[in-house]
Amino acid sequence: MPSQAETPVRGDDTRAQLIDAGLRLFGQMGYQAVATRALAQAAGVNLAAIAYHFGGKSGLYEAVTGLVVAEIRDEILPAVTTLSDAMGAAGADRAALAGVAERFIRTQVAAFLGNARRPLHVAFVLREYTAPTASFPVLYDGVVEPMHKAVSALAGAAHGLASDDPRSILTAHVLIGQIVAFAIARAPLLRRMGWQDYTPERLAAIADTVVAAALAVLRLSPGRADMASTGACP
Amino acid sequence: MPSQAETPVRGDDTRAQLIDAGLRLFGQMGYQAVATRALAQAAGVNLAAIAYHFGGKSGLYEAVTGLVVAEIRDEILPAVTTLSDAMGAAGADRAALAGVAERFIRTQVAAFLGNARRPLHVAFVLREYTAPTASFPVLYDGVVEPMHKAVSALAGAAHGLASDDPRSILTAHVLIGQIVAFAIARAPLLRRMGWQDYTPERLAAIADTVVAAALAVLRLSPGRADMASTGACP
DNA sequence: CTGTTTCAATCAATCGATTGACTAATTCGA
DNA sequence: TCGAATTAGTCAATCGATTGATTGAAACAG
Repeated sequence: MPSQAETPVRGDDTRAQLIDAGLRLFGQMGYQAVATRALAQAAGVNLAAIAYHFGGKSGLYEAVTGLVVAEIRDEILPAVTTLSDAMGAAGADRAALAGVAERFIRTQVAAFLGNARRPLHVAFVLREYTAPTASFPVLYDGVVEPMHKAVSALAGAAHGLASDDPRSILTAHVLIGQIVAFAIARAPLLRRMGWQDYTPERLAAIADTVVAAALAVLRLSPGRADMASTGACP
Repeated sequence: MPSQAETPVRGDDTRAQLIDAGLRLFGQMGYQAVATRALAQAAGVNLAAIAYHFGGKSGLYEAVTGLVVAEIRDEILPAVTTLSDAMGAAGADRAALAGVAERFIRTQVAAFLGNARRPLHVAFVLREYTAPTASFPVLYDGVVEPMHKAVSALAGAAHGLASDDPRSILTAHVLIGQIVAFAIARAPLLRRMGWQDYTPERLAAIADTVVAAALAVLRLSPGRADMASTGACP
């Protein structure tokens, strides 16, 4: 049982249930395709609770946006801070930088694919990419840009460029895309591999592949040889 | 004016207008969020034409799926066939393979980002990834798997693995993700770069970045040194 | 004439939002 | 301490508007 400052206000559970249902339904179906009745039923609350707690459907959507930003901030961005610190400590030591990069990539792969809740976040953010709403700036400023800037700094350090060099930013986009591809294109990959679901072993294989690819893009040598590379490096 | 085999059957224009409107609206809003009245208005045709030509909203959606498959088959898969042929010609020559890979990646980047119509296809397919419908197998069998298998063969050849080796498939997923990331995460990248839109110069910069990244992942040396790499390759 | 298209109208179903009644917890003055 | 008043929250019911679908008559073109 939680010990600190627990004030179970009565409506909090209803709010949380609605926001969670909103994350699932909005992310999968899109804003307009989700009926308020479906939200209420999925949350196990009464229809009127939406208007009461959030002022309406759009207010609930904004609340879901806030949850996505908060959860990603708590579970993704700490690793980003760690990356910045570790990069400073590594300095010009490329072997150390390789270790820093590998740990970061592996952490991010685990965070993006190992957490059962992350696909919901990814789907929600993806909707805002293809059909931006008023929530897009909130998501971008809250989570996308901090992440992107940190990876840009990594790419810049590895390639000997400034972190705001356009080439660093584009390389960061490539690196992030490599990871997110496994969260976005999950359905076709499962079919392609003949898998039913991601398992720890399969996630480890994905992580190995992504780490090897990221280090290659960054032109950093892996610490231990766990890649299946037979390609020559002249 | 087109010259060849033009048989402007009367209903064809209405059908085409509806399918095109469906591609735009379904891709941006999702199936359930699009009203038949919105489809008819966007297509500039009467509401009753949907039932007349497609039997209903779902029939129109299937027709849109067919259009997506057909257009991608015509504009993306030819390069896939070319890749297979060129790989056979390159054989074990890694320098030749590098040239083949670079040409393929550059072609795909141009095809995915240089065509104004492609974002519509990407958005539509993306919807089927996160919320699959009966159209998902059509898209997967028609365009996703052929593309994926070709890139898997490329990854396998570069890494000395079988094309159906899980590591080849996962690496192919990484390579495709590198390209598609610029089509999917277009909005945040534009904001990150301070761009308003993709221009030919910017697309060239993206292509250079993706080609460099892909060749690095494949452990192939670029034919000419146009990369910004300062990283050592021991 | 035949196939295509528009148009207005209508159907049952569902949409988001609102209402007033009801319950339960909290607050307050004496 | 007690009981009334207040507040927060939930509930079923209902509102007007819109949904996808369908119809039949009229207009259109080949």
